[in-house]
Amino acid sequence: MRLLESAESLFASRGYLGVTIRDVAKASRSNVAAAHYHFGSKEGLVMEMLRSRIAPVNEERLQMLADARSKAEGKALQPIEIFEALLLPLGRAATRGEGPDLRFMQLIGRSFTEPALFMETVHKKLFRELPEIFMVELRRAYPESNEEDLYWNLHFVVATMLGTLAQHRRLGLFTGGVCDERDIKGMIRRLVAFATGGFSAGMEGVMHK
Amino acid sequence: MRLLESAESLFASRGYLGVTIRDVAKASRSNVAAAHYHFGSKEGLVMEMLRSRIAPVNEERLQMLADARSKAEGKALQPIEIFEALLLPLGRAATRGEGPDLRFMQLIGRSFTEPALFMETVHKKLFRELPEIFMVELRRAYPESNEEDLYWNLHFVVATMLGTLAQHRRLGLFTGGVCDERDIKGMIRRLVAFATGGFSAGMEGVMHK
DNA sequence: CGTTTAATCAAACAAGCGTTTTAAATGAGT
DNA sequence: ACTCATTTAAAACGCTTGTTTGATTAAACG
Repeated sequence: MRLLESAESLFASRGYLGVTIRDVAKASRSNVAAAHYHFGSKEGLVMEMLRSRIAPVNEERLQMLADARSKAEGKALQPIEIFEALLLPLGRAATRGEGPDLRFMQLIGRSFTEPALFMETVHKKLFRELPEIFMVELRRAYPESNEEDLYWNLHFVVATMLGTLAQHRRLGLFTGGVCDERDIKGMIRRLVAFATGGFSAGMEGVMHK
Repeated sequence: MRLLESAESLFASRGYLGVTIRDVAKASRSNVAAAHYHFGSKEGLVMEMLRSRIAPVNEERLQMLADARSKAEGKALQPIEIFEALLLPLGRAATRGEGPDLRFMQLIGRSFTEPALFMETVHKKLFRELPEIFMVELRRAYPESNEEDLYWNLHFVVATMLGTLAQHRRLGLFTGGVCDERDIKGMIRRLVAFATGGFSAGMEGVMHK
């Protein structure tokens, strides 16, 4: 459906209120009535677009976690394995086509910073079970830690991931061209190292305080 | 000016396009013409509001960096000192009043994720010199590192900070009430530990690859 | 006090918004 | 060839938007 593709591209760069269904219709060489016919409303169009892009990534995250767990044969996972399950599927989704899909990363970041009320509904549907599943693995990896420390630092990991996606388009300007924003694989590799190191430092740093 | 306070509160929670100057006027018990009389346009109002809130934080960041540098007597700063200069002023600005100012943190996060075009202008004005000043200190702290690694990991630190601010309002829901979002001082302390650990792990992790 | 400048307010303006209506085109099954 | 459900297209409908206008009040000053 061409409407969904245009909606993705426009929403990623301009946000929900910054895009009109007339924009989407024009970009997909369609018309405003078609959007309402197929999706019922502007909200319906954006919800379906987000679901179709985000759900596969979350399924792959769960699959990676399941694979690692079955390979670990009952032992606790390494923190880096847990965070790779969170982050690598993002990189794969953004490098599936021929060129790097910077738009996709902007889309994920945007979906978390969008102030529109109905986005809360989208998140409850798409990310309902995910945090708790990751917490199960983190509890096993840090058996003597308390819940609060684990939650705070997982929160920081997620914030790092989302902030990186949201700020990605500024990377070139911010670094004066030193860092290449099209190198998504390199970015994800660095991000895994940063997140794992931050998490472990956060878990240790709090203890002797 | 009551208009600026109402604009801050509304912009923080709804974003630029989500707020009308009629909303701002009504919240400040004023009217739409007054906003145009004093600020020229909706953009002018939001720009002035952002400048008046962000500029003091950046001045304090530079002051903290200068203090640390003069105390170091020519030696390189510790990474944690550099990141404290970046993060502690945020916490102070959000705990100046009696209660924790969650709105202020939302505002900073929002200002970086807002898709409106004129926000680029705001950023160029308010954050022009800041990245390079922090890079100077990081180069001295990691003298044998290359520019690309330093930039990437500073980018992650900034992304962590902004992502944390932007996601802050979800903390309670995300953690099922385990983490207290009103504990800003605790959050900043944890954030410093996470960012410092992530940066150092990122700088090491890349080397033997 | 009188005059000038600054600030406030209600009303109006043109443009753009999401949505609905109505009608025409399309296409598979008989 | 005809039927009927699906899809596309254009136009219109309320409503809200940022901005401007013109008139009225408040403040400042010699």
